[in-house]
Amino acid sequence: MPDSAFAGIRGLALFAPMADKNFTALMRGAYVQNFPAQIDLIAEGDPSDFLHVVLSGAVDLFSTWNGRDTSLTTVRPISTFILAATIKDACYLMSARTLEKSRIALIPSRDVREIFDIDGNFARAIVTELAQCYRAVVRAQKDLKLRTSLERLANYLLRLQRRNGGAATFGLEFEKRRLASVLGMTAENLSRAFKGLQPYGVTVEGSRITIGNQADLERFAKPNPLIDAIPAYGPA
Amino acid sequence: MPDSAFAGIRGLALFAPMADKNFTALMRGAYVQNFPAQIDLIAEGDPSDFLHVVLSGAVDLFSTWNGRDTSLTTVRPISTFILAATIKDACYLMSARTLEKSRIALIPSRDVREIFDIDGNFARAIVTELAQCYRAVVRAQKDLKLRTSLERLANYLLRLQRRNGGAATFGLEFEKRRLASVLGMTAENLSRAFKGLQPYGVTVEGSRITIGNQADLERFAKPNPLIDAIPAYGPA
DNA sequence: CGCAGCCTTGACAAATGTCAACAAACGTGG
DNA sequence: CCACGTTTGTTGACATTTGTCAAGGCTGCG
Repeated sequence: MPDSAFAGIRGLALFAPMADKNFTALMRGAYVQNFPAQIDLIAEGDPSDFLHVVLSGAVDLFSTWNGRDTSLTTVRPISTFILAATIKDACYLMSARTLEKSRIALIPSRDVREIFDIDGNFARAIVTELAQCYRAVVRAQKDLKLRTSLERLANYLLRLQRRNGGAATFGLEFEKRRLASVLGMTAENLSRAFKGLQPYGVTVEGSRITIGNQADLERFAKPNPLIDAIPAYGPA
Repeated sequence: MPDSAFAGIRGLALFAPMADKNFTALMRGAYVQNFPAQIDLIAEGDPSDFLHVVLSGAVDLFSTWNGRDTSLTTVRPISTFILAATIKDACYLMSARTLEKSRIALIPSRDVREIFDIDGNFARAIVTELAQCYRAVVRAQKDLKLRTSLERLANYLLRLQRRNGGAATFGLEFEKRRLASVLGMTAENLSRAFKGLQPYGVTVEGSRITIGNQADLERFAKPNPLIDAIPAYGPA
């Protein structure tokens, strides 16, 4: 287990404040693994044996019911996922699969809970992380319930633009099919939604998006900080 | 400030594990207030000055955007709400209003954060609470994205039935208009959805629901523990 | 070149929202 | 206790949104 692999983890807000001794203990049972793209990491309903930390690549959190499935969020480096299940010693509510070739650290859930019980700093860091995750899901919920799919797409593009530094042209972060699922619509609908944004100055060439008229698009999208806040890291 | 008013609070999983001294300190700045029905308690976007604890009555958490509004959840005694905002010292993401005459304890957020920093037991209790809230929202999100409104209603009725002890007949917990909003549909649609469940043995008389054919309804609803778990207390 | 995967398009169907009218339930004041 | 007005729920007709299915285009790669 190369220590260097854990350096990135130690730097995370989640692990930075904890005592050295406890971090070392946590890492003793942990290991880092490389996965190719499109690999199932966990299945919803399974017991949460490991806290996962995405070191590089990207992971899709999704869920299935009655033959349908939906992407709930994407986890990007460096952040953790299924923290809540780990803490509660409960089963996963979401499945996870790699979107790209990914490097992932696996920390035994039992160890996390153990250290959590004895290290107050770690416990406090977990609170902060969980509160952030909670607020991210609440925002997503508001997005879903208060907006039409066209409005969701428009606001998504504005958020993505901001994350990319604000330039008028930028690229989508993943396949349109998955984007559609994240936004809560079908792929066909997303195609039409893109065309539906043309009147507001949005042009699409493959995965390249250009916002030709910022003011027009914003007037339509009506972005709101209470829904569209930029997450510090990807929500987990 | 009657100590008796705080007895119920002390018994909450959130406050039970903390040191007496710290609990006393927390309650020093707290106060309990009675509110009539339909009173706005907080507005989304406001800074989170107080952690709220519903002692009796019921509180609706809702949100508004662009002239639309939606109920996200209902908080019932005894539980807290806006814990995440309090911890992160961030603004509220949801508004809150009383549904009925309610008794609510208000604990200064600054005190909560202060005690949180020095009492590891309290910090751990908060983690557990937040993890539960997080999982509740994730479940709600899956419900929304994976099910049609008819399926959501069917599963909601099954959950409500279970919470009421499993009898075939039981009452709705609030107005149909609000139920519709919680389920993510319009009031008119809810009316039709109730009729749409008649073929599966559901009858409605005012707010009285009867599930005439349990097996039939469950075959249609396909309830799933990863979406429809019964919250220990109401989600907050 | 030709297959495979992703995206788009069109025609259509189903789900959901909107508006208007009405009915039923409730609370209040006479 | 009744009459009234307000609120809540229901219904019908219709518009909009969204999903489904099938076909075809584009692209990348063997």
